[in-house]
Amino acid sequence: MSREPTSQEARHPIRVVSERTGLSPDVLRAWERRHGVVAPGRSEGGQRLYSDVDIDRLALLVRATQAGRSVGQAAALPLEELRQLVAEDAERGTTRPTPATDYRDRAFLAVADLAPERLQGVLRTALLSVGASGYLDEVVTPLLRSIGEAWHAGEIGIAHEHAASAIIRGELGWLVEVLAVPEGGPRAVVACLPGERHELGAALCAAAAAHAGWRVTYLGLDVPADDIAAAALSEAAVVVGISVVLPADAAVTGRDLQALRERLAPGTALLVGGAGVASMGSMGDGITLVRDLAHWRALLRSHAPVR
Amino acid sequence: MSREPTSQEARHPIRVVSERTGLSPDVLRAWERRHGVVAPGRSEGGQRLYSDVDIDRLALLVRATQAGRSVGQAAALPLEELRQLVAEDAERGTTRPTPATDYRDRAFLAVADLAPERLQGVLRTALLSVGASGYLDEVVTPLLRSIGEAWHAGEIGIAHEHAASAIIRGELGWLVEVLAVPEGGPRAVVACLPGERHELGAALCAAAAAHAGWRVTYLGLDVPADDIAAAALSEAAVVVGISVVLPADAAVTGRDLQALRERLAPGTALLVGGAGVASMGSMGDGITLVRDLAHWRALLRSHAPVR
DNA sequence: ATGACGTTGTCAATGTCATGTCTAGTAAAA
DNA sequence: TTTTACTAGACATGACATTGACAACGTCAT
Repeated sequence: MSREPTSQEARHPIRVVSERTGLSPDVLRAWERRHGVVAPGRSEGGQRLYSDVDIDRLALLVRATQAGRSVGQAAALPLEELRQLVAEDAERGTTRPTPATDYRDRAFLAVADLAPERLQGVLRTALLSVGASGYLDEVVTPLLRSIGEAWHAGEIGIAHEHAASAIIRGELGWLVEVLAVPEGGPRAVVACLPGERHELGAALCAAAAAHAGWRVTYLGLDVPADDIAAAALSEAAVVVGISVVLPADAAVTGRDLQALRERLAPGTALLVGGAGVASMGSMGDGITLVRDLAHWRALLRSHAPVR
Repeated sequence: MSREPTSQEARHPIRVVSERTGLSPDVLRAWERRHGVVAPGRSEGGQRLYSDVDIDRLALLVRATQAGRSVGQAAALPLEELRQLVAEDAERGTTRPTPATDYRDRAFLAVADLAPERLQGVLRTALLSVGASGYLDEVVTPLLRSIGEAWHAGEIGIAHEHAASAIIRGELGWLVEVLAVPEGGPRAVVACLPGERHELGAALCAAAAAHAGWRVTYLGLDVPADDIAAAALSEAAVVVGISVVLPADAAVTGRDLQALRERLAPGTALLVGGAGVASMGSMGDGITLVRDLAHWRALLRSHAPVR
């Protein structure tokens, strides 16, 4: 029995307890009133004074509620049983994988908040949690759609859209780079023609191809047909992918595609996809239309040389 | 007949059961309604309260359905027959080739062929295909075990083992780095004490912690207790993880652990794991033994500060 | 092959209960 | 005086229970 303040002694005001447990003072009082969770002492003026044991118990209750239990149920337990219950929940609780929709929502919030580094963190965690295919199909693709819709609806500004695009383009490029292993694999060239103002579709396709085991040369925006053809030739590409989403002039892009087709080797497949192709009517011979990402993957599979 | 909470006692709300079994609350209620799968008690308010036995039974039913059985068929069985049925199915179910096992086999072949760059490629593709948790649990961990066994059996030489270790260590370190997002998160320090000859367990833990959202300071092999304590202090670490697999001298390592415990702040948890801890007998106070990677994750979760 | 049928997971509508938050008025502390 | 904390109550929200329905799927007899 020393004069040291022991853990049983009541001396913390409600403000401190609130900060230490993360519970608002209102909740602390409500829990006490409704379930008698703790019985803090009182000062002469009638203010609550919590002991360390009280705080310990409250922290355990917070964990119990986070594990899915109701306060009312957990509050009835004595301290030791509560401690055991929380330990059990922590250990036996199935760490269910976070669904891709969660990441998509969090990523969109980061875009809306104009928080690029948070967006990057969310995207990277998403990639490493759900894997590349889920990442591309269920996170990045719907995120791009959401951003587009929110911009049209005026919910986010052009600055948000540009900042997000920069991050997403960087992440997709990084993914292509990371997947670039020295092992052999069929080669693909992915690019956009001059006049195109939307790069992310192409970056998405490049990433999908890289994940499918292709060695991808990603050229990005604004590449003249001649240069694409030259790259395809020097890389001995099996497939050339072109993304047409927002062409400045559909007719010009159409002629560019024809020119590209003529300059490519006959054995090289020319795949064209994106929202912009619908408005361009039918393509010429030797040009395959890509409907969506799944179609792109299927076409890649069918063009890959048998191993 | 103690007052201990027995496994028969009904005390788990539906939310917890859902977390543990992976079944949605809807399915839990539907199974109960249609087949009387379990008969949970009720709280005063009428909410379901499941016992541990109930959860056991539900978990078995999940496995039975995953093995192709229908719920209705399996639900009619008493607990013991059900357990036997699941065991038989698990026995006969010839390890379906999941993608993870495929990557593990290819990675092991790369090790046996002494092809480090191929190993790196396989590991990286595996990571991006199955996600970080599957990668750590179902690719890297069994791969390490296979390498150890093959080396003991003389199937591969020490050169193979060293080359593989270098690559794997690099990949795990890279994973920690990639997951290091600027967002706030609890901090952990992971290291090995002097005399330790096996680094990969620690690297694995570091990667798992990073994936769980921790900011990890990975110190690697051969760090004196003083320096670990200093790092923990300067980083304000909540958790310090030490891996003991192949200590040169178990007694020395034991003393180092005691010294480390004394130098750490009281609020900092010291978690020690690895194959080598079993040979060291019981630890002192304030040192928690980690059984395996799942346990490590559970302990991290329970030490994370409340949000 | 094809349609009827049972099974199964999911969802919607509705009511009840548990819980977090807010308001008002008062008292104590800074 | 200004801020913080207290009590008592109202309110909104979310989780859970119940009932009923629907679509997808496999099975089985025609």
